[in-house]
Amino acid sequence: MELSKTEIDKRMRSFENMCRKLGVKRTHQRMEIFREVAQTVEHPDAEKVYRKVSERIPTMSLDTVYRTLWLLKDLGLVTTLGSPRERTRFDANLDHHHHFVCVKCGMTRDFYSDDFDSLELPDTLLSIGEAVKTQVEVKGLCRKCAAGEMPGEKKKEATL
Amino acid sequence: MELSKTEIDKRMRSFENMCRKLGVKRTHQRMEIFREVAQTVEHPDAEKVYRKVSERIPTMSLDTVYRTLWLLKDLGLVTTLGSPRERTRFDANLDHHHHFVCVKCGMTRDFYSDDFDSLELPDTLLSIGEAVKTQVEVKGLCRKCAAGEMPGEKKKEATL
DNA sequence: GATCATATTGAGAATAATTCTTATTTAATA
DNA sequence: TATTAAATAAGAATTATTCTCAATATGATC
Repeated sequence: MELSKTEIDKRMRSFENMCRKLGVKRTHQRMEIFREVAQTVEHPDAEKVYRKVSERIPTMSLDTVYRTLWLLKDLGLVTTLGSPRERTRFDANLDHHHHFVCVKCGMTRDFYSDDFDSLELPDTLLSIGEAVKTQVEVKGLCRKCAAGEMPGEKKKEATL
Repeated sequence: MELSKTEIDKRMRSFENMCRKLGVKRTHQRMEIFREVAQTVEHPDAEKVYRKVSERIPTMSLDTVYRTLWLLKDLGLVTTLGSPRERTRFDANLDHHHHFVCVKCGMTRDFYSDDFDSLELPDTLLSIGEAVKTQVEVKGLCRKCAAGEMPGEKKKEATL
């Protein structure tokens, strides 16, 4: 949404290179599905990607969207997020970041924090396991919901 | 699992008080379902709670487990966690804490960190929304998985 | 302690997200 | 351009969770 063309292009090239390197076919469907995730900051779910891409490729099937998105995840080009009972959401931002999630409408946005990134993990974790990735999730109310408006999608119950 | 009897008792009393206060019936089923979640650090899912409680109450239905767990959540006595495509997991630890999740077997444990708790949120968040709760999720490998053993449950694909 | 009104339960059917199956099509390569 | 393995579309299948409704149990009252 507020992504620069250069960033989107960079992501598209990264995808094409990865396909060539691994012998994965660059089909029309895959390109458009990846583009859809790569060009937004909204962390869309498969259904949403399907609706958008269907406008351009009317024969698109939802299953292909799912298979492609999981493929992209295997390739390391997207990550997944979301809670149980929700649709899986996809994120093409590969920089280390954190998430803000609105407990009312589900809006999710990335944010960055050097402070969070540089924190040491507590020693108690050593007895539990080896950390690989640390991510902060901030739950709260997005500006629209806080202002009392009722944005498009809503959730059955807030997951705080 | 490594929970003190006093802590478990405290949780049970908290549950009973909440029921009285809100006019919620304290049925045999509810008591045992809550006890099951309250006495473990494992964050079980509904299915697991169902299996354990069924040993004591063989006529228990899975639906009652679900309904009770969501009720407990409404009462503020448990929180939920987990990822999409997974069963919802339940947590009776009401102290502010963070989670370690094993990406291989799904093992989840609470941990505490004053450092994390005292961190300021970045200003960029102000334009996104109002924070209510901040929780850190550390993904990695639990000791067993890191050691190459293959614990009971495993996941289809690691969610990093 | 018995009675009553209502909340709760159990069983099985219903939903929703996601995945599988299979016949058909297509990208990459010879 | 022909070949072939990989990818797609469509619809059936799966899995976690929820709904429906008749039967039962709780808590309040007598």
